[in-house]
Amino acid sequence: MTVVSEAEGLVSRLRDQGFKITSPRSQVVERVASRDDNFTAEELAAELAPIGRATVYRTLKLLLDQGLVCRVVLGDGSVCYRASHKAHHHHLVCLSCGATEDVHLADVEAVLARVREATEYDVVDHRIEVYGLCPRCKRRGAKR
Amino acid sequence: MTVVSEAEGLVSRLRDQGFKITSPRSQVVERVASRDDNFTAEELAAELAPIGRATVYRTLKLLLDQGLVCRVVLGDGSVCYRASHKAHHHHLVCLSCGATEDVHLADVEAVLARVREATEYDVVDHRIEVYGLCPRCKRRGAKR
DNA sequence: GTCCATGCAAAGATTTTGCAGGTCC
DNA sequence: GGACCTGCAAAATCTTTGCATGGAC
Repeated sequence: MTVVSEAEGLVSRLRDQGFKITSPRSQVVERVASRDDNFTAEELAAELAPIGRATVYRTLKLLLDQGLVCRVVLGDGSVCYRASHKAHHHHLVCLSCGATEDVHLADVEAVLARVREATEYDVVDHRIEVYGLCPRCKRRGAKR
Repeated sequence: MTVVSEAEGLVSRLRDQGFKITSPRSQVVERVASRDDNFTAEELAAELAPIGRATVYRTLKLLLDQGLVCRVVLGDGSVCYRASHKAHHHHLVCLSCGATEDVHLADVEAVLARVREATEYDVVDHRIEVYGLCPRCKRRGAKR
């Protein structure tokens, strides 16, 4: 089994799409891939300080369009980003510390099938965020 | 059967919570209740023009905290608001025109039960947005 | 060499905050 | 009358854009 770093894979996909691989771009990808938690555009820009804010925002949008990162809606309704490891997945979000993790949900198709039956909509996609307390916060006795 | 306007109901609930009912506040509530589509804070502020922006934002946040309005995440990830007609519900969002409607989803509990089984999280809430084309856009042959 | 990407700084968009004055109860 | 609310304007965020320069291919 060949082990390819997450970042390398993302870079290849960008190259395949005809995007140029510049140093700032690689650094953004590297950083995004190395974080397995969620982050805001501003945080990312701060961490990659020498790189211009605009470049970070532009690259983030590029990755989003390519489906290489996804947005997460936190419990308070604010939005942040996260590397997208799978084609389609959902998020489990901790209401206390804001940690997120990907989760696979079984039986979602059954729910969507009901929507198709009950409405006139042509259903093509969906987003599900499940909120709760992560094991650590639960143990700490955190509330919300 | 007594018919009580939507707005009256919301105002009562605010009063019951000990909030003062001022003229600007009623106007915001009135406006929110009268729209059955989604809107942004900025749109609302513009429509209620003589009322200060800050007041609109503050009132909106108040209504959100009280669960009288809810946030909707559109297909492009942007967030807007909508009167919350039911205690708990989900949204059906049109990818083409951005219209939204409330939808009841059956069997969601089964999906959540699986999450509880499969993770260590203490699951307490969830958000589901279903994306598609509304009947009108579908008929128009709109794509996305 | 060509075209795309970058960086900067400025503009734009959105939301929050301090404070003086006004209003509800 | 007291506490809360409002409006204004300024500030704080967050994000996008124009343009000249630089780098990938």
